[in-house]
Amino acid sequence: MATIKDVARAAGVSTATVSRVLTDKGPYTPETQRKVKEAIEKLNYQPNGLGRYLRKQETRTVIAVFPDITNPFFSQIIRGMEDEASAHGYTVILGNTDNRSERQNNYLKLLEERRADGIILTLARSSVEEIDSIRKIGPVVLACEHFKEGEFSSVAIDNVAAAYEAVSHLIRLGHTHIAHIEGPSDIILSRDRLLGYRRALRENGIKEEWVLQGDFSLESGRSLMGKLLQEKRRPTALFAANDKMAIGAILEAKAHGVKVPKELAVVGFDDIEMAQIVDPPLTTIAQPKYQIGAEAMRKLIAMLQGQPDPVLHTILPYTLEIRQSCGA
Amino acid sequence: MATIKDVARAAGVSTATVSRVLTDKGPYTPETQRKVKEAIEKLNYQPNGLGRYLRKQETRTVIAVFPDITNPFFSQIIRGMEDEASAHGYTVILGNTDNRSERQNNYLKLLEERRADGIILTLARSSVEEIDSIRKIGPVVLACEHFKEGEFSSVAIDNVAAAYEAVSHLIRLGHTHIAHIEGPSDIILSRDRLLGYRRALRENGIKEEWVLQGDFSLESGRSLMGKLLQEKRRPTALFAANDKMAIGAILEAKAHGVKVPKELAVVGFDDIEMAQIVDPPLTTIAQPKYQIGAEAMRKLIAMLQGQPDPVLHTILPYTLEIRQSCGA
DNA sequence: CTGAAAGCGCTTACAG
DNA sequence: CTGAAAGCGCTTACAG
Repeated sequence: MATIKDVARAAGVSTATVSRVLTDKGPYTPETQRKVKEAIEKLNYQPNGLGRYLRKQETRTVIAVFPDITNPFFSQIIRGMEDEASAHGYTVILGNTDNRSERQNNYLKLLEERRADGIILTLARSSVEEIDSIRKIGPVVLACEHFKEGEFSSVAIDNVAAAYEAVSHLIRLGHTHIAHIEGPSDIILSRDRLLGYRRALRENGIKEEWVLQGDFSLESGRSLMGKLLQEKRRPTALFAANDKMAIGAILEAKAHGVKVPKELAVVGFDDIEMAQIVDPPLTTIAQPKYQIGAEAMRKLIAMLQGQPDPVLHTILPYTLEIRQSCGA
Repeated sequence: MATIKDVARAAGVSTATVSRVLTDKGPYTPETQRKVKEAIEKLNYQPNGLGRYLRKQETRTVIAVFPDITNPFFSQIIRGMEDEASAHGYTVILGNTDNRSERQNNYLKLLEERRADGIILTLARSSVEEIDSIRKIGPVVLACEHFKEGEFSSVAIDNVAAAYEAVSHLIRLGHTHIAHIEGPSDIILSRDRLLGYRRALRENGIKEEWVLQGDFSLESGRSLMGKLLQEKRRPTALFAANDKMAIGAILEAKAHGVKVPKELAVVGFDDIEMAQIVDPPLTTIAQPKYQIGAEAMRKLIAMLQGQPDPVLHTILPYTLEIRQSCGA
């Protein structure tokens, strides 16, 4: 690999001059520019980022970490992040933790090592103490959930209110036996959605009878529905903390001859593509995914540029998408 | 942020000694180690990766680039890559190109800047010249498709043979009017799957009547099926270059009252999760996804360590998953 | 407009 | 076992 020294030698100038041409600032004559560009061309030179960023003390790169990056729910979120980042000259690198905290730590380490300027976490799988220690590592923004117990910048819908609305929809349709399949309880938004479910039941004088814990996978929705079907008393409605588990539940119910929505009404959360494909199409909470991603990135970049957003928790609107999984 | 100098000062030693303790090699007394570790602890010191890797001339980081990272098809591939990488002490950062070549170039630039040691491309969207010039940038492995026109290391199934088998399955079931929805033709595996389709038709004396081009999205499968349904002559079977398009086609056909598989048999490619959820469940080609990812990473790391795999194109086995979308 | 020099934060031969 | 020094590849005040 050619270095800046090689280019300087080939162009007959100093490395300082090459650098000026390279960074396109500092004065130089057209003739100097020509010579340097020629040398760069000839040597097929590409500046070494490690040297450059070590000197500049910034990388113009940010990391976005996901628990399961291939969940199509994140598709538009990533798009929003990338569009916003590239508009400001930042590159996004993506991290996938597979729901494993050591993997999350791997990416946090990249930030600690200063190989990126900031980080966005979607669904921090962390205790209050852990999440607070993350803040000390560097600039962080939380996406898809709010962490209210600290000075933690975040962008998300109001998960409590959205869950409340989803369950209220079932109650309005006449249901009084409503089960909930929650997400892993070390994830903030799981707890928030459970909270919204409970609030809706309580305000309507409905007893909480079934709360089962899944892991957001289709398979867990399937097997937990299997369990519910074996009970003597069965729910007439189900609110699942995400679409995949809702869809798993529908498939399992149908496999057991239970009619959806006639014998079991189902509401999901996220509005992934599959929600429209399952039969019957799933009623669910839709989030402004693209905007969540873009907004989280905007907030992070604002922090990096020393002008942090005065709004700590950015709350975006959600909508209830009514399809056929709850009946008319 | 504390630097190695701060630690050296606090511990009353030289930076060289701190570095020795840090990298856990070079000799030092237990007492020295203790002092240094204490200082590191006290200052909450974390070595700067830019400095370290600039000096060491390697980053132990590799980039894996995907055209659409949230396509669930890539889920297991990523897992395979990450497991293999972390077994060798490498960190994987993921890139998403959204099918845009400038985005692909962004990630290639990270390699050029030496901020990563190597790169894996899945579905290179490149002409022969472009893809060859990529090789000059640094160590590259191609995953999910083979590029036969150059010295390009790759890991994939035999896409031609797999497509041939998928179409042969339809022919064995008695179909002679078989349409194909192909992928974007600048993607190698699209061309390979088209090739397999054509070979199967030719060897069975069947005329090629409908080849439409999609973009791998559900939506494109839907709209192209819509077009097919408006033709005077209609196919009795369809081979789509991926599952998403196959599923889109099924949904559209059903929406027009066409019975699947009775009036239209459909075969897809990839065996994504959705393939089992659509009604009827989709017959499709399954690839050893995890193994593709792990094998591609193994090959890349072997290159980085100066012991390149003597096998240029690693060909892995596929299977035809027979479900209900083609009838009995 | 240009170059020599310093320095970003590390690691590692070289001496002692 | 330890430190002083060189150097990885850049950029940028400082002089001229």
